[in-house]
Amino acid sequence: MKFIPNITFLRYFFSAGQSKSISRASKENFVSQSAISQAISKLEKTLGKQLITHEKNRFQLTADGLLLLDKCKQIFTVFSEIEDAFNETDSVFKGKLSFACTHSFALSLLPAYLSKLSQTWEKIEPILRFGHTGTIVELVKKGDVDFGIVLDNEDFSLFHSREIYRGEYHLYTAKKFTANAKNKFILSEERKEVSLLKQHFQNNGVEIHAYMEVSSWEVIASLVEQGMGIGFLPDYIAGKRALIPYEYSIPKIPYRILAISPKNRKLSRNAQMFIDLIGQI
DNA sequence: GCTCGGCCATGTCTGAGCAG
DNA sequence: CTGCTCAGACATGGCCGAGC
Repeated sequence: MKFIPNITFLRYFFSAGQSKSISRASKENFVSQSAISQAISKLEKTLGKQLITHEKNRFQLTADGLLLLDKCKQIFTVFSEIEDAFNETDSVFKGKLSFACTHSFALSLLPAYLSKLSQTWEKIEPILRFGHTGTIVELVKKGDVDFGIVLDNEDFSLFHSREIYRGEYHLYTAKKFTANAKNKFILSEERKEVSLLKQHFQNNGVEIHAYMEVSSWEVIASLVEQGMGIGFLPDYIAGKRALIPYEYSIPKIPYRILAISPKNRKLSRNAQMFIDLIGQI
């Protein structure tokens, strides 16, 4: 074989390419920026290809750099599979576990799951990414995370999915309901569950309008706690907050929280373990 | 309100030198 | 010899005050 790669250099390049910064790569790998820069230069020399544009104060991959980044992703996936295989024979779980979820999930349900994880397998190193559903889907597609945690309000048939939690949407008010909150509905953007709610009111001859449209359930819950209105939320958000169900009964509007991963990629052993663990709680 | 220039923080590259 | 740190140079962008 003509090209014998230095695996440390590839690791540095991969790290810089993923984080789009030599500085961040240096912090991730506990070496200086210079070491990362030199490693990339040596890779370029070995390959005879320019991998980054070498502009001052700007990290940018060339077409060859992007190609190598993709190949590195495959290489390091194989490495983690090898690590998985050895850990499996040792009957232990350790190393990285990366996943993406929404802020609302991270603030509501995730702490209990992570607590259980750290108690059970203390050598697991979770890497968390946050964002809206679209961001999570992109991270999962690109292989930047092992799996994503999403609400089932979109079509995820292109992914392998597993239900990890289920609940219902409800209307909530503050424990101390104020007259100020009456008929002031605080809703998220027009999605399936919001349409169903509006449809129900319409069927009963009541037309409701969002007093306020807020694209974050956490923010809706906080506003409702302040007595600013009636919020429509999944029950896991209301959980530990000073909220009570609104007196007006609505039909069941269920939801499911799913762990999604690409169909063409085997879920890492750590990810499989964590999803199983969530299912047990 | 807008522009300009100075200052500072941040990020990258290069070369010298050191340790294993 | 290889891979690292350190120091210095340089580019860029944000902030802020002065001047118009």
